[in-house]
Amino acid sequence: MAAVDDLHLTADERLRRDGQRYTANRRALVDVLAASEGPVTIAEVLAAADGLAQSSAYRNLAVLEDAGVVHRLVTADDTARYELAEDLTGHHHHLVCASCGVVADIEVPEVLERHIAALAASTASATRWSVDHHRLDLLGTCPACQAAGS
Amino acid sequence: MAAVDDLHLTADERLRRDGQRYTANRRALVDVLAASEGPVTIAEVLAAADGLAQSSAYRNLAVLEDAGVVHRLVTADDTARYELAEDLTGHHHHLVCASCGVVADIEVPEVLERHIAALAASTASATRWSVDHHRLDLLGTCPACQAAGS
DNA sequence: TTTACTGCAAAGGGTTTGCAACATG
DNA sequence: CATGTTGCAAACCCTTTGCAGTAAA
Repeated sequence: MAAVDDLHLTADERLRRDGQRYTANRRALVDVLAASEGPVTIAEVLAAADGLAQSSAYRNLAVLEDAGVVHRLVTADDTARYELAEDLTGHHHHLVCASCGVVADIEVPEVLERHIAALAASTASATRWSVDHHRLDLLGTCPACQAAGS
Repeated sequence: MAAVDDLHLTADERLRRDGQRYTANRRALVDVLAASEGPVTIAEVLAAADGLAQSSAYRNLAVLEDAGVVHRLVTADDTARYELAEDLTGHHHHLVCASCGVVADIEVPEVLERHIAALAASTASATRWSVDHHRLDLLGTCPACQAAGS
C-alpha cells in the first residue's frame, strides 16, 4: 500500500472521529497538500483543485484542521497557507521568501532541536506560561525573486 | 540623557533621512512601543495613544517601519503586531499564546543563536535561496488563558 | 507657501457565513 | 430521509486609500 493511501486512511479516520465525512473535495485537498513542496495558499489550492469553490476550500481546510489533518499558518504576507499536520509529514521548519511569501520546508539538525527543546523547558519554568510547540523560520529571498530583483 | 531620549533622537534621524517629519503622533507611537512588554496590536496602540485616529496609527506605523524604526509581524491570529526595530531593542524571540495571541519577548542563549546561524548558512549553500533573518517562536498558553480555560 | 500630516469616511482584499440545493450514510 | 456538504453571494473584519483641511519647514 502506497504512502498516499495511508494518508487517506488516516484522514478518513480522523474526520469520522469528528462526525465528518471524507468527501471527494476533502480528498482532493489532501492530495494537493501532499503533492506540494511546502505550505500553499488558497489561491494555489484553487488552481490545483479544479472546480472547487473558494468557500468550500476554506470550509474544508478548516474542517481538516479541526480534525488534526491540516495545519494553517501565516508567514510573511497576510495570506494563510496550509500544509499537512506535522504528525503526517514529520517535524520540519520553513524557509520563507520575504519578497513573494513563498514557503519551502526545511529539516533541522537534531542538535538544534534539542537546544530549542531546552529553551522551551527553561522558558516554561521561568514564566507562568505553558509551552508546547515551537516554530523556526529562516527568512530570505527565493531564487525567483533574486532573479526578478536584480 | 535617558535611553528614551536616545530612542527619539534615532527615530527622528531615521525619519528625516526619508524626508519625513517626527511628529507628535509618531513620537507617541514610539513611546507606546517602548513602554510595552512585547509586540502590540493596533487596538492596543489606539487604547494607549488616546485620540489617535486609526488610519493615522496604520499610516504612521508603516512610515516608521519604512524608516527602520518599527517592525511589523503577524503571529497566531490574523492581526498584525508592532514592535521597535531589533537594532533598537536587541535581538530577541517571541513567546506566543495560541489561545489569545498575546506575545511576550524572550532572550535566547548564545549557543542556540550560533546553531541557528549555522543552519542559515548551510541552508543558503544547499539551496539557491539567500537567507538573512530568522524567527523563532515558542507557542503555548499565557497565564491568563490557562486561568480562563480551567 | 510648499510639502507633509491629519481625521474622516469609503473602498479594498482575504476570509467567513446564510441559504437553498445536493449528496451521502 | 436525516444529516452533512456544496456553491453562490452577501457579509465580515482588518487594513488601505481619497480627500479636504491643518500644521510644520
